[in-house]
Amino acid sequence: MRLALALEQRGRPAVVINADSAQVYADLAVLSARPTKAEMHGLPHRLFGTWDGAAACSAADWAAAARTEITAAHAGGAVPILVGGTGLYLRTLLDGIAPVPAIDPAVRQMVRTLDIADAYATLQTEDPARAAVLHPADSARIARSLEVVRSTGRTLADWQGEHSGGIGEGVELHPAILLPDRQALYARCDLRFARMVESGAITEVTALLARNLDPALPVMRAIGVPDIAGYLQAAWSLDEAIRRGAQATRNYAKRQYTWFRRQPPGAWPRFETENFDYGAILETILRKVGLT
RNA sequence: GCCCGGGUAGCUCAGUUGGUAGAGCACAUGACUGAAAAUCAUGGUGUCGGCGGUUCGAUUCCGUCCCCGGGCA
Repeated sequence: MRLALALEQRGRPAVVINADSAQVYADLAVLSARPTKAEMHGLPHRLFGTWDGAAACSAADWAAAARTEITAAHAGGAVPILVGGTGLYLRTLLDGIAPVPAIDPAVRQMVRTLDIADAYATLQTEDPARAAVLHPADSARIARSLEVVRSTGRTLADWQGEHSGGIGEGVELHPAILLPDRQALYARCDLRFARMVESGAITEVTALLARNLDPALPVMRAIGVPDIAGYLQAAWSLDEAIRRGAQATRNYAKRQYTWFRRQPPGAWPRFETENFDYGAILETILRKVGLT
């Protein structure tokens, strides 16, 4: 955001593009910490709250939409600024992904009703190589592998031999990874969740529950949703809901930390700071873009 | 003061017919190719409340003291 403003001040229009897998959903404004109208400062923001919670936005769905937005920004002479924390989304955008066609909904449905042991056993017969690589408890990857062989007749590893759709080669990239002090980060997680509850998270979850969506959908599993839902359904107290939500936020922060520290190319600059020195980070990026 | 229950990992607890202990969570580290705020893996947690006694050996049995909860006076 501050980068976008800084660019504007220097005569370079900017477009802020969301790269966060929860901020894409219309149903999650408070709980995904989506920027408010005021926080957008009148600058163009894309892919924030674009998907309805009844749909699941996949990494490839997002990457395709982001590609369109980036092309449009470039066409308009603007600098696209990708913000947010979903590593897989960014990787898909830059490196592309295996061109697996859409999965037959019936297959998807069926695969996901199997219990984990049955699903794993089935995978062992239908795609033994993949089963051998996966841990028998890794429900998400087992389900994905199974739905791919069943629906396409080809194994996931087979598909993954190809990549398509990446734009990494064709763009000038100025990445910045923030790695704040762990204790400070956790303290902010606690504060962040408490503030969400104070500013409408409960109302948001109430509305979401009223939609009676499939509990397996991403919106229903977003941090804070199950925690506050438990409170609304009288399974636990509000204090307990806040405790759980804050804890889930911390656990997630740690996973993000590991992903961004280790997955992106070593050349991407990491900013390990005790205090977020946004000024210094901005300076670095602006210098690289040649605007200082 | 008396009676009962309890004191074991950061937290909640299990357990040891006497051979110095283990689960979940937290925490740490890591994996990650189409629901990724998802999913999963690995790892150490320690005066077993204190002090004495019995014993080759006590966290376990005995005594005593301390602390917490409940009850009775």
